[in-house]
Amino acid sequence: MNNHTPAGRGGSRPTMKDVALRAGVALKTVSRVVNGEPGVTPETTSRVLGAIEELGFRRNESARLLRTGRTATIGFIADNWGDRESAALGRGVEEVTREHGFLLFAGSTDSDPVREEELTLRLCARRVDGLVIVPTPGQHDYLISEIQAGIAAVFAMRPPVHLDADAALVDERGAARTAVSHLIAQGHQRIGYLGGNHEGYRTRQLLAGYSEAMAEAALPVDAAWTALTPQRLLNSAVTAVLCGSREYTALALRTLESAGTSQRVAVLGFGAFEVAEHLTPGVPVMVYDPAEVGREAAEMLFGRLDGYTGPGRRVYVPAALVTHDSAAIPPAAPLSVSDV
Amino acid sequence: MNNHTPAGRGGSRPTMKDVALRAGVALKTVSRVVNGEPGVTPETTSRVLGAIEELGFRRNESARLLRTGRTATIGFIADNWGDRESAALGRGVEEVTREHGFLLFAGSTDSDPVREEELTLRLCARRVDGLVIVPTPGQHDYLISEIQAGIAAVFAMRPPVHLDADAALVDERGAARTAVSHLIAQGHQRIGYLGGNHEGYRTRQLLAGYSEAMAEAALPVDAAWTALTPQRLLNSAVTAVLCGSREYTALALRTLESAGTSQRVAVLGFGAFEVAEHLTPGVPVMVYDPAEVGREAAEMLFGRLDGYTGPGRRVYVPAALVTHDSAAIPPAAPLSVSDV
DNA sequence: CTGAAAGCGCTTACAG
DNA sequence: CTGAAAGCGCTTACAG
Repeated sequence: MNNHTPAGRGGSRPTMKDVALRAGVALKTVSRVVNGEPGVTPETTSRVLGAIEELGFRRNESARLLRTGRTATIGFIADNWGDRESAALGRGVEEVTREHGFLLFAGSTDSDPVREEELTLRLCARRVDGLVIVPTPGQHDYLISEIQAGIAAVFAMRPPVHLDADAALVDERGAARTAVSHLIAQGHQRIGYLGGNHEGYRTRQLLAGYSEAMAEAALPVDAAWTALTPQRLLNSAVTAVLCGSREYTALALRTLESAGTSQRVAVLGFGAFEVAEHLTPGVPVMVYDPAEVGREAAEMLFGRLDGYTGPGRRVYVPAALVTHDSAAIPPAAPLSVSDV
Repeated sequence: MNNHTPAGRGGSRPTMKDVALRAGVALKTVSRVVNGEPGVTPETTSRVLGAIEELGFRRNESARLLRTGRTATIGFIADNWGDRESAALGRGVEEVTREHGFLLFAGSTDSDPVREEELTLRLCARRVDGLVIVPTPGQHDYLISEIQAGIAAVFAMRPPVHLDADAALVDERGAARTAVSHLIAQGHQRIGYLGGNHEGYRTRQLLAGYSEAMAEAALPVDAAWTALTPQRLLNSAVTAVLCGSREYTALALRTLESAGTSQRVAVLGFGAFEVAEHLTPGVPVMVYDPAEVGREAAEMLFGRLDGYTGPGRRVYVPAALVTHDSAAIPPAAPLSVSDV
């Protein structure tokens, strides 16, 4: 790996030195013209400009930045930028990055902590000015020395562990509260939760919101309701279930469908589930904008680069309930749940 | 934009000079140890290693690369990395990039030629070693001088215009031929095409494949069939229609649906359409793997960096027909090829 | 208004 | 085995 020859051919581009030689001026004068610094005769300026044109000179930013001490780059570390959420989040980061005239490095961890550390350290070795990280499960102690060395790091989607840093998150707790309250308003009293393991950040947040909504309505909660599996869902007493992700939403729908229409459990999903609106009846979902999470993360990052040095902050991006039963979106074609 | 202070605080990291001072050796000796060059006493080595440890030194890659002349970076320029296809493509590029120990810059053009040029030039100013570009419509003359200056450029999804460069493409023509032949085999004789404007690269390719398949079956083609609009589709004589994109597939389905079941036109889509398999009846689609396009593009790019200097090449990634009616795909599989 | 020198952090020749 | 010098392409002080 990485044993590529300097340059196929075509090779070296002209440098300021070449331009200076050609224009018959000193290097510094070329620098002045290129940077638009004042105090250069119009004649000299045009002579330099002419040489630049003839030689096809273009300033080497990397060299300039080395002298400057900054790199004007941000690193974005995603789970897997091939998936919808990472991509949208990255897009949000990119927008803010461009507004600030920075360039963006991007990489995926595939949720592997080893790859996260490796990628991060390589980015730090390039001296990126800041990092937006969608953290893998686990700790990030290797980051402490980097942050002390001056690199700004902001977390996205999941908060840092054992570390004081900014984080842009989704308001999962509020979302679950809204979702469960909605189910309660529809008359449900025995409501379940189907999702990932209870140690995960997202499930903890969702369950917190779930509990709040149930308590608010003075409804009792059976421990079994929040420890559902697709299998147990069928034999459960719940009349409605909150699903913790797109995948669990699909799983719940398939499971219920395969059990026949005798099983009537209302499903409410967390996270966009594009098929939801095409089903009959529509499946309500809590949706949020990952790009907004990316934007918020990047804004906090640039806040640090602009001098903010306070303690870690949290920004929560809200999720909204979308009920596809409304006539707002006409179904594209006849569908039955049996197709899920 | 871009008036951020050098470093919040924490500030400067130790350099090789600092390490040399601390270890009581010359700069060059530190360099030898860091690079694992032979000919350093074990004692000296451990003294240097100790200093590195104590100071928390980490080599500045950007500085090293400046001296080296290369940057070990690739730039990826997408339509909009927030969309599914760009994201998957970028993921493919990333995989190959990492295998080669390079880092990846990423940016979106939003299909704006001005932004494409601006982004490209900024990346070139950073002296990236290569570029994978999903080109916006139009020309890319600004690239000629960059390529001559030694930067390798490979196009993805759409070929370059007025430029000799490698390109990784989808075999749209073959896909259309397969699709139309499939419809013909099902008994259709009056087959239409619904897609973008006929000047676009994709539509030209699809129509070429369409024509080949029709000619192969000795079927006549009415010019009106390939100039369909959703509106005209309803009053057309066609019994089947090939749609040029996810969007057109959705449009066709909605249009036919709103017209009621009296209209019976078979729809076959080009491009993954996640809802397709949930419909009754299932909608067959031609799918391809955008990540594979990205991988192929990156492989060609590294081929150039490794010394290949021949003329521009073309690699075509195949598309496969997926008929959701067949039992080939178990219904348990929630979403299709490009992970929806 | 213009330029010669030193330096960013590292590596590449050359000496000892 | 180790080091002093020059240089990558540019900028930052300082002189004239």
